[in-house]
Amino acid sequence: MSIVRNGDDRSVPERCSTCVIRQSGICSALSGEEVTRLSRIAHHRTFEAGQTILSHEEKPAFFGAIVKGMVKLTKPMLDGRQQIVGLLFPTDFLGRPFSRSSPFSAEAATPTMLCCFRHADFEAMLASNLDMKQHLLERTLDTLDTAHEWMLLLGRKTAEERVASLLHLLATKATLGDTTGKTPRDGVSFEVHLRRQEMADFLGLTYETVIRQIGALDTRGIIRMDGRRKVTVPSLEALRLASG
Amino acid sequence: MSIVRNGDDRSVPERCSTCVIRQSGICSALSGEEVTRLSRIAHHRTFEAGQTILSHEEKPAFFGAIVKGMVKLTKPMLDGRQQIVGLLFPTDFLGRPFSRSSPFSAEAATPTMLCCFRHADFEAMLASNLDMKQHLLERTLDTLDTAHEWMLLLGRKTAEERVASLLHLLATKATLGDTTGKTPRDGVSFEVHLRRQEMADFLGLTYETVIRQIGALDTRGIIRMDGRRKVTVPSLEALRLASG
DNA sequence: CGATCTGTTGACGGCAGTCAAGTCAAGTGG
DNA sequence: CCACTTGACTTGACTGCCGTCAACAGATCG
Repeated sequence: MSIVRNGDDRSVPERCSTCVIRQSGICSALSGEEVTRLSRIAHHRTFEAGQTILSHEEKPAFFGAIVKGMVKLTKPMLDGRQQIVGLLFPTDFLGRPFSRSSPFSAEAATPTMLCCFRHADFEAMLASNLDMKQHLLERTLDTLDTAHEWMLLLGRKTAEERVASLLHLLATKATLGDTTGKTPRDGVSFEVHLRRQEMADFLGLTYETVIRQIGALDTRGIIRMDGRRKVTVPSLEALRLASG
Repeated sequence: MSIVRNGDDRSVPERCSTCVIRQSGICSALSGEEVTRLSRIAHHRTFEAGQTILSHEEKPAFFGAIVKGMVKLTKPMLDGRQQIVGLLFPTDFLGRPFSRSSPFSAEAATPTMLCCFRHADFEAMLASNLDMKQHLLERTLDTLDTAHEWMLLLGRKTAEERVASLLHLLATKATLGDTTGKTPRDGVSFEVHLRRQEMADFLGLTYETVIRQIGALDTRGIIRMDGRRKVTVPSLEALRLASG
C-alpha cells in the first residue's frame, strides 16, 4: 500500500470494478472494458474535515466523485456572509464542467475520499462517451431539482421547519448507508457531522437559532439529542411533517 | 396565416432558420439540415399572462423553448405558501427531461410564445443528436449556477438587497432585448411585468415588504419609479452594489 | 492548566411579517 | 355618464420571529 498524504494520494484505484460507488457513480455509465480505461486516469485523494477541495473563482484542477464522506459547496458574499448551496454524499459528482472557474468553493465536511479525474482527461472522456454525458445530464437535472427544494426552504419555511428539513435529509442519507435494504419503521439514529454554524449557513439562519430549534424539536419529541452530535428520530414521518 | 387560439396554436414555425432564437436556443446546436427536420416536429403555442403552461406533479405533454415573453416556475407548499424557483426568458428551455412528472408548475408571467416539441419527439431527437444533448447539459449547468445565486439571495440577503437584485436582473434582461449591442452607461428604463405578489414569491418576502423596499430604493435615488410598472435605473452599477 | 474552539443560554432589539384601512385603475352594467 | 365592483397597490400601526450581543459551559489539546 502506498503512503497516503492528505489531498495528495495519487494511487490508482486498485479495481474500479469493486469500488463502492461503481454501481451508481458517474462510472456506472461505463461498460467493464471502459472502466478499465477509466482506472488509468482516475486517482483517489483524501481530505481531512475542514480542508478546502476547490477554491471559489479559481480554475479547478480536477473533477471527482465522492467515495466516502461529505462535501459542502459554499458561496461567499463580499462582507463575509455565506451560504452553503449544496451538500455532496457518496456517488455524487463534484465539479463544474465547461466553465473556466468554479462558481463555488468546496470543502470537506468530514474526512472524505474522492475519486478524481484531471480536467482534460475527464472532458475528453465525456466527449467520447455518450452514456457518461447522459448520466451527467440526468445527475445535473436531479441536482437542480434539489436546489429548487432548498429555494423553497430558504424563501418560505420557518426556522423550525428548516432545521427539521435538514435533519430529515441527514437521517435519510444515513439510512442509505445501511445495506439492510429496508426502511426502518421506528428509530433512526445518526451522527450530525456538521457544526452548528455550518447547519446555519445551509439553512439561512444564525447558529443560535439552529441551537434553539434543535432544542424545540427535542422538547416536542420529534427528535432526541444524545450529546451534541447523536440524533435519534423516533418517527421519520413525524419529522417529515415538521419539515413542512 | 392560421388562426391562433391561446395555448393551442399548432402551426409549424414557417422557417426555423429565421426564428429569433435560432442563434441561441436549444436549436442552435443543430445544423441547417437538422433544423429542417426540427421544424417538422416543432409547433408554436401562445399563452396569455397568468395562464398555466405546466401543472405541478403532472406528466408534462411537451418541452419548449421560450420565443417571446416570460415564464415563472413555482413550487407550492401544502398550506399555500409558494416560492418561484425560476424565471425563463427568450431562448430558455422549459421542461424536465427524464422525469415522469414536472417538479414545478410553469405559468406565463406575460403574453408568451413557446416553440414546443412533443415529449417523445424531443427525447428521440435528444438521443440521436449529441450536440443537442451537449447544449442542454451546458444550459442545465448554467441554470444550476443561477439557482445557487438565488439560494445565496434567499438565505443571506436583506429585503432591500433582494429587491435590488431582482430589479438588476430585470434591467439586464430588458437591456438584452435591445439590439444596440452596447451596454448603456447611464439610464436604463424598463417595465416590470411581475405583480408585487409575484416579486415577493420570487424573493421570499411579503408583497408589503416589496412595496416598502421599492420605495426605499426610490428614496435613495437608486431607482426611479414612474407609475407602478415603469422603472428607471440611473446607474446599473449603483443598483448592483445595492444588491450585495 | 490555560488557550481555544464549539456549543448553550439569556436578554434585548430590529427587520420583516401581520393585520387592517384606504387608494387607485380598469372594467361592468344600469 | 356615473354608481358599483374588482383586483392590484399603498400606507400605517403593531407584533413577533429571528438576529445580535454577551456571558458562560464543555471539550480538546499542548
